[in-house]
Formats: sequence, structure tokens, C-alpha cells
Amino acid sequence: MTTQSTIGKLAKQAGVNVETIRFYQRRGLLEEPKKPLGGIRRYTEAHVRRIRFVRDAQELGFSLDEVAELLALEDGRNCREAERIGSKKLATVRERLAQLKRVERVLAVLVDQCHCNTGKVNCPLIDALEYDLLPL
Amino acid sequence: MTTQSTIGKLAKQAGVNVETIRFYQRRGLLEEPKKPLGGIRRYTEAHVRRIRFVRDAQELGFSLDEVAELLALEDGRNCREAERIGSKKLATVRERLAQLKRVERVLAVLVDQCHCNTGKVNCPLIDALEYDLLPL
DNA sequence: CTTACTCCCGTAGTCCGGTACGGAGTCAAG
DNA sequence: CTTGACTCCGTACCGGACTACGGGAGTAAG
Repeated sequence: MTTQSTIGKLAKQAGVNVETIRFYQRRGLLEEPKKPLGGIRRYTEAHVRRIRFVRDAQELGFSLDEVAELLALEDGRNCREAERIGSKKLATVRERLAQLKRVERVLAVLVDQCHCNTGKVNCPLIDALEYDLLPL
Repeated sequence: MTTQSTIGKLAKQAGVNVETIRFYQRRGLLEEPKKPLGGIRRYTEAHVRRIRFVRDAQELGFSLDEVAELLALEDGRNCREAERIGSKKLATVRERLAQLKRVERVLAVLVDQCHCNTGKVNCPLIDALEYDLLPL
């Protein structure tokens, strides 16, 4: 028969905290197995996979609400909808990427100017902030 | 004489919410002017600049705690320390940038595969999540 | 003077993704 | 049969950056 773990073992297999599993159950992201009258719930491989689904989707930048949306498409039949959600997310990822690149350039310049500063002039980083000089 | 605003006008000038100003005051990021005995506090250009400092620094990815650190160097004399804080932040920005780039590539591929999917096979995005296939 | 707006101030709530706690029940080893 | 680890369950709390609320006081316009 397949592995039947307790919540603690499930947590280890999936690499998350026990409390996180409970939290996912409360959020409806993970099914809570029936428990055998005052006993202890048993979990299967399917639960491990589900938790990995959630973590992987989070890695891709989906919020837990968005993960729930994706899970609603779990049977893999509604590819169009998945594509829609995915491309929406892709757009926000690209936006964030662009902004982060701007930040990187500005910060790099300022840090470099600090580095070259011999102490004769005010700190360029502080100055830029103080006098609202950021080319963002 | 210079402009002497109330908190509401200050908020407009600085482009933030009144509550945000009060929050910054509680956090010690913004000085609270003495109030003239049961009257109304007056704010100056310096307050506007200070709020912009905070917002600009946030734009550069600094947390409010880090902004407080920077403000401690406000006189511009401690450029070395500012450089240290800035370059630490630059490193985390670059890390985040690299991770976001990986996410962008993976997501772009998946969405594209969804787009080309004629419905004969399972949704590639859902599949990748379901079977833990992300090349992150 | 009244009305309407703004300010003051403290406290409390929001969102997000968890983490912590505590008392009771269950289970397996020794 | 006891001990100790684990589970169950509900509730409360965390950090970060705000946002909202409510009651009383001040102020500006008509």
C-alpha cells in the first residue's frame, strides 16, 4: 500500500512546517482527510504533491489567492484560463523587473559615487535623498 | 515668510495620506512640531523634503527601519556608513533581480506553451505545477 | 452664530503568509 | 502502565506599512 503519513511526516516530506499545512487547510488549499473517530488523520502522496504545487506556484510569484484560482483548474482541461492567469502574472513580473532594474542602476551609481568620495563633498547618496534628486 | 502648512496641506504637498504622516511621526521618521497651546501644528518645507526622503528611499528598496538608519547619517558627513548600507541593499536588489529573471523566463515559456496548446494535451502550466517540473 | 471642514489623539483594524501556544487526546516503546 | 512524542483544535500573535474610526477641539466662510 501507499505511504500513509501523519501530519508531521507529511510536513517533513513536503519541506514545510506543520502549522503551514494547517494554515493551507484553513485556506482551502489542501484537503483535510477524514479522521477515524477520535484518531489521527492520514495523508498520502497526493497531499505532498499538492503542497509542492502551492510552493512552486508561490515561487512563480502567485499569491495564495491566485494559487487557489489555479487549483480550480487542476484537471488541466481549462488551459485557456490558466494561460490568462499566467500571462497576467507574467505582465506584473515584467513590470516589477523593469522597476527593479531602474533601482539597481540608480543605487549602483550612488554607491559608486560614495566610494570615490574623498570626504571633500557631502555624501552623494544622502544628498540625492535629501534633495530629491533620484532619476527614477 | 516660508509656507506654514497644516498637516492636511503637508499631506497634499508631499503626496501622502495624513495618516501616513502621523505614522511616520510615531515611527520617529518625521519630527512633530510643537503646537501653540491647544492650537494646530504648522509644518514647513523641511517636512515636505523629509517625507520625500522617506518615499525616495523606499523606492530604492529600503525598509522604514533602514530609512531610519539613513536618516541618522543625514548631515552627510558619514559617507562611508551610507555607502555600506547602500551597497548591502544593492546586493539584495541584485539577488532579487536574478530570481525574478528566472521566474520571468519560466513563466514566459509556460504561458507560451499554453498558447500553442491545441487542447490535445494537458495544460502545460498546470502540469508543471502538478508534477513539480519547474526548472527554477 | 451656525455650519462645515479640518485637526488632534489614541486605539484598533487591514492585508499577507504564516508562526506560536496551550490543553487535551492518541499512540507506540520500554 | 507509564513516559514521551506526536496530533488535534482553536485562538492569538508576528512584521511591515499603513488605514480607519471616533469624539472632542479649533477654524474659516457666510
